Amino acid sequence: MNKSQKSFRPKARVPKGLRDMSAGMVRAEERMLARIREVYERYGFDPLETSAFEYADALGKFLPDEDRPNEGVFSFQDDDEQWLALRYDLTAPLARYVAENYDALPKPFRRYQTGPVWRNEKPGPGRFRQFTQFDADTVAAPGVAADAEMCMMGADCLEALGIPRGSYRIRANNRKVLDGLLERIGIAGEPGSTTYMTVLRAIDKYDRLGRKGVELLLGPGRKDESGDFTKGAGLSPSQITAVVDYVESGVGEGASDRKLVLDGWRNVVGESAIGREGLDELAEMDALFTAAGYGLDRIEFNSWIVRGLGYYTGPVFESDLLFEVKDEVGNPVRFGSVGSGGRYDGLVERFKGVKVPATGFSIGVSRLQAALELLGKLDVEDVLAPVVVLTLDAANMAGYQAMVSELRAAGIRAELYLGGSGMKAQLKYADKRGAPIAVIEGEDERTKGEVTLKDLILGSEMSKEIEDNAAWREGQPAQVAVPRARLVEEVTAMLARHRSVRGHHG
RNA sequence: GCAGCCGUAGCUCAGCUGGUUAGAGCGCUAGAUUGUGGAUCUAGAGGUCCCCCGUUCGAUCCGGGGCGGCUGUACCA
Repeated sequence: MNKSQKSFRPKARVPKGLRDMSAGMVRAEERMLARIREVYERYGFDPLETSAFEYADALGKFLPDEDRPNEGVFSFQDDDEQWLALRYDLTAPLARYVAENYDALPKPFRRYQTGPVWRNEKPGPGRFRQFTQFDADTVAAPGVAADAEMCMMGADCLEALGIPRGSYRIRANNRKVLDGLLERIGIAGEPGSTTYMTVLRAIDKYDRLGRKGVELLLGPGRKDESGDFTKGAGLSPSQITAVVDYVESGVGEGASDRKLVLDGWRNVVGESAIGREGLDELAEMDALFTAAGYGLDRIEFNSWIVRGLGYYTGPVFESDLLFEVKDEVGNPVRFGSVGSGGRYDGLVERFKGVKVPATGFSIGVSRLQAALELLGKLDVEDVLAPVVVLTLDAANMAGYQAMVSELRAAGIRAELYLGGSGMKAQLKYADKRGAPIAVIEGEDERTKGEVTLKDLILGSEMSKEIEDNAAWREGQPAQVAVPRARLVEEVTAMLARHRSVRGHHG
């Protein structure tokens, strides 16, 4: 036997940035998805599902390049040599779907979609290489009423998820205001140019780096605490001042009213036509928010919300949690926004050649879940574990099977102990499982036509007061012998008692 | 991608200024305590000391390279 063959063992490990989800996490996520879905449905969106991967050219300009074939997206070649890529969001597949089925769809077309997406990026807290998003989009809707709806629906979703009003904020802005500002202060470069994007991204970091950091990024560049240097946009001092003044006009005291913020921005955009247009759109959105009763405690206009992505063309928005999140060790964790969106009028155009205005909102379910988990606000474990029927006597498996079947037929979660260990281990198993009741039928019970029901929840309460082992065992805490024929009724009664003690359920 | 710190049991870590069989606590598996989850006691399993190369009589420890993790930063279409 070859030595290397003999000693080879694959290392059991989950790939970085991916994770396994235990029962509690799966249930928590499903609950979140159900609540979001309910809101989306109420707003009149219909479900759509598209596949997990697409032809790479349909997803965007991101064909694998030679140096780093998997940069950003995970991609691979089909047997006909065509490049496929795992979807990195749900918007690009939507654009493909709309373009492919354009004539058959009602317009506007409103759909929601959830599912995993994949990005080949460096993972971090609340940042994974596979994560779940939940999107709603309205396609072929030119007016900003569609954008305003997204903002309001985003607020509704967060509240439906149990985040209290005041603990989150939907922050909106308009790319056109930014365009107006840059036009006024004479920054050369079309939207999408390097300088334009560098300025945008610098503004985007105001939240994190403050005025000083943004000034450096707009000017010569910034060195971070690890000594790494980030190249700046190279603006002149007066340009920098203009940009930073604008950014600070939308925060703090000045942001006390959406209308006041817009008034302040009139000077920012000056005579710029595109800037004026942006402000008019925001004013229209404000009117809609106000009419629908969405005040500043839910939606605000915010100058440093610009979104780093190139494809947004109008209103942009994101949702942020306002409370501080700390990790297990107590260090503050910086989560990005838990939802974001905006208007992308050019995405379908890539396929159709005609402009199809669209806007959408995407909730980062995985990130939100990670944040709520660290906050201890993720309600896990309200699913009752099964009743466990112990199998003490291999010759009587049929009898045990009959009990489990009766319990299941009565709608009670129940399982046979299927391991190979003795009674003590079986109870330990039931305990670890969180089982409310263990059903015990040994020889003694069988001859008497009884079963013993052990109330594991009550027993665990009692054990806190018993130190002595003899007393603990002799007392046979919280168990009762009942006639075998009354198994289902007695178990049902015991479960009902648990429910009333626990007080909540439903 | 760039920079800093870090890699010893499932987890949290100790240890060795380079020397035979690498340890603890918790966890896990079992035994004792009448056929009973907690507690207590006993035993057992579990390690290529991240990997490779070099220095050395000898490397978990020293040097180089790699890989992985964390943090910051960048990127996030």
